[in-house]
Amino acid sequence: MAKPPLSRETLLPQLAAHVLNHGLGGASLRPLAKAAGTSDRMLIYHFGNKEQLVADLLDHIAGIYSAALESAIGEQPSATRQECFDRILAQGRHPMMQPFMVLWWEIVAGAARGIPGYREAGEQMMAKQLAWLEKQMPEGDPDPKGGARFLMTLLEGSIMLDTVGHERTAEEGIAAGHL
Amino acid sequence: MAKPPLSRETLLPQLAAHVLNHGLGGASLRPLAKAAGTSDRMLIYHFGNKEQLVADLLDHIAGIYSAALESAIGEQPSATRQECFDRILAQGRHPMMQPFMVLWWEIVAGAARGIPGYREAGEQMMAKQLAWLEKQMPEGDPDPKGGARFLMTLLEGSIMLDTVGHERTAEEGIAAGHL
DNA sequence: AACTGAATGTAGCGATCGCTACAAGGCAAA
DNA sequence: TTTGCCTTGTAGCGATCGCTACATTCAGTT
Repeated sequence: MAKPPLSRETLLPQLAAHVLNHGLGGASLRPLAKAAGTSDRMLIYHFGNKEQLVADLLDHIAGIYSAALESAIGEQPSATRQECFDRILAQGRHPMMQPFMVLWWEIVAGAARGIPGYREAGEQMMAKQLAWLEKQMPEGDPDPKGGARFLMTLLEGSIMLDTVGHERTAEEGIAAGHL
Repeated sequence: MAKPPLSRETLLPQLAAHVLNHGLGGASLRPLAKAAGTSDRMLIYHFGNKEQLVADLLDHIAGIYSAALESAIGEQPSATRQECFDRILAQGRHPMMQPFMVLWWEIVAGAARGIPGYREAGEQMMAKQLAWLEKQMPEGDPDPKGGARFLMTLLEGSIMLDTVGHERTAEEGIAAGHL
């Protein structure tokens, strides 16, 4: 077993995997290093300090997210906005997505508190999601660009309400608001 | 200057004030104690452990939030859903509200990660906000109950998008989605 | 072979974390 | 006065935090 080279690039995927499973805020150097098969000493060596490591990591995760969206494109198109909304919300609620969601709210919370790198990562991920959503809009939609933004706002609100136990609230709101 | 008695009840307001200004996740016992004019030793004595302290604190903050909403009721009513939405969003965007927002996203993130007490506090605060929003709905609204849930979903989505730098996205979405 | 600089291991720094052991003070009941 | 409980101060525990000093190994150049 040849020892693989260690660098930012080889480290980041393993660090990202650990963060997706164990959270971002509570991640400290030693567990991160262990997950990546190295030492805290080397993480600092390669990234300079923890703040830079987190910033690079968030950027990398945003890239992963983009790639995941790219590969998830081209399903059968939705016929209506309602159907489009329902499908994407169901996908977001899937247990498989939970690690992403946990991380996502950490990013939002970090952005709100002004932690360096968080807002940029969140902005980037939302921009990517928005672009993806535009392509998912129904074929003959009269205003795909505005509609995508409208659906996105509703989707994110719904997911947040889910997170604090208000699934019903969002559902009843959508039912009442003729999409 | 008589020394005020120390108990959960007298401590909680001061702890809440500190948390609103310095965040919840990063709050450790010693700074909290200092802000409340006591010692970490006494915080543990009164609350048992930190987890219980945070749970009690979140409950208390939810109460503060409820009271703030109660007292903010009875402004001039909105004529349309759009006006209602605009007014509340503008209020949420006010710099004065930022400490609440920072804390709010911490609560959501904590709820997503399953930290004890976070989800309950978030649920309670959202329930209160929803009840408040129902009373803020326009006078002759055909479906105030469903409409409030719909507006709330949009509002929360908008505020989240704001937080990661997508103010325009939410605004354009609302403009496109004839309320 | 000698030199050089990047990569890595070992060990530990000072700070902070949540929490506890222990003793002393305050006060009301006996 | 004595007893006993509630409250509080002092001190410190073991663990973990981000980070660094120092020495060593290793690859490539000359």
